[in-house]
Amino acid sequence: MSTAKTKGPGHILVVDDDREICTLIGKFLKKRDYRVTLVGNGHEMRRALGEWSIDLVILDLMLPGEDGLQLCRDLRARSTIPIIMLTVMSEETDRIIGLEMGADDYLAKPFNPRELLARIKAVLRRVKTNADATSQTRPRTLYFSGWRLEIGRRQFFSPNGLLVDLSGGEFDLLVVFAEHPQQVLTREQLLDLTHGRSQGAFDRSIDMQISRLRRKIEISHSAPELIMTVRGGGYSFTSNVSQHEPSDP
Amino acid sequence: MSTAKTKGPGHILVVDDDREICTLIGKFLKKRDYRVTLVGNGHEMRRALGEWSIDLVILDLMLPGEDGLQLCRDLRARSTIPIIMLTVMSEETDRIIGLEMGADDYLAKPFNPRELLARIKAVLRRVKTNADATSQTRPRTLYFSGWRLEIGRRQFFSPNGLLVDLSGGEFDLLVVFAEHPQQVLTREQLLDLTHGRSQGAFDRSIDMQISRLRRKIEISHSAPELIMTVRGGGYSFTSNVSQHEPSDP
DNA sequence: CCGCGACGGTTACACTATGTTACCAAAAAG
DNA sequence: CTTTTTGGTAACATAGTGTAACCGTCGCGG
Repeated sequence: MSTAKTKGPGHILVVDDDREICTLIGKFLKKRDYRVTLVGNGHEMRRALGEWSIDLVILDLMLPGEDGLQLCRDLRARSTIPIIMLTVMSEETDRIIGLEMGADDYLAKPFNPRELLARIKAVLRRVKTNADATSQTRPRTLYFSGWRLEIGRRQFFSPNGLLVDLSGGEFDLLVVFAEHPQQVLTREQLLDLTHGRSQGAFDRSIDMQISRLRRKIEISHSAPELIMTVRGGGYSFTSNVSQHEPSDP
Repeated sequence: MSTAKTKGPGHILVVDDDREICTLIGKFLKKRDYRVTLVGNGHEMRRALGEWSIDLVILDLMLPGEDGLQLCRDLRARSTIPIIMLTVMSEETDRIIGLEMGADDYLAKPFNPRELLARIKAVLRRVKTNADATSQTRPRTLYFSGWRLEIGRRQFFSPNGLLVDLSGGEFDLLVVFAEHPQQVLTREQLLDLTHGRSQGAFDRSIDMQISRLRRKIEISHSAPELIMTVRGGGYSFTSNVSQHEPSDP
């Protein structure tokens, strides 16, 4: 998997086993200031979706040993992320388009990059237009080590039930950690998942946020228990995160 | 202009000066239970749009004496109605520009009717998916954190049942928040949803409205609980909004 | 065991976004 | 037409966040 470090109008995940097409799309979109992540199969796709903040998926229908249609349905079943399918130009195309697999748009290979861009923009435009009314918000609350994190109302409570005063950025960071427990997150991932932005070489802003966050949630100042540093790797949230309130001990 | 009065999956407006193509499309779609209206130029198109409830427009880019691209752009500027363009096979540029102008798909002439049908279905399906979420009728009374917001009557009651005196703009803003709970709304969105206008770069009027609204509905003046600011993002209404009066505590 | 280099934690500071007060113009009320 | 209310702009106060710099610590090789 390769990830380009570009800020811009969105982060696009390209799922295609064809190196050449990947490179082509990647270069083209990067030039247009999109952030691009390239993967070659369904497994990598799922991983990338967990690791990055993806705005749109471009999915090849023909992946070796996999069913693109099924991938698309799975994806749609679990999220509302926009999908553009790449299909082979043939008579089959029409039938595929007719299938209700839930993609937002389709494009036959070989294609003109400008057309891809136009369709990307169109899909993102439609999504944006509908973003207002669409959002069905479930009250998501996460629990860990006695703490309670209410994501929807952006509030965080300590084990003794007191509201903890976190700044917006600190809260976002904590949410990302709680949603990715027990795995190492690089600074770049953290930056992407919190701000949707990519980092320059010497960006230490995440370190600062970590430091400030720790000051407010770590009991022991010298031995962090919730957010552990992984030297050379990033940070890892060590606690067990549950979606339900633990039974009182 | 000729209109076929058939009930069915949708009402399609075909804009093409070529009699033969019109007839072809018309017959084909009518056979599939679509309602079809055929017109030959931009003027008739606008009239038809005013007279009927059109679900989708099929627009020929090559109309005598008119610019199909311009028509497409005008259409898109005024509504979100789905558009499928008909283009000449050789003019790839036109197709792309069309997509950039806001068309939802295109089809090169000459085309296979089945292909047209597939694309019509695909486009309508996309729109329908979106529309479902959009078109729920909004309840006129909302409850949150003990407060009661009667949208129709434009009255707002505090937890102790007293009428709160809000100005018109403050009320509008509160309604927007209550209808989009637990999600971050940018200043631009707020301005658009309240006044239907877009903002200049340094517009702080929303900040003022927020400040004034907070003064009237926030208990703690220093730590807002209902309207939380998201630095760099906008504001978020944190409360759980219910359509029904909560059971008495 | 010591020293070096890289990495990460922290402090200080600059900058930017936001909150708020004061003031004024436009709109509504009378 | 006068009074009142509302909403917007300007200006200042304040909190949040990124950058730079300094230092401590960890790993590693000598």
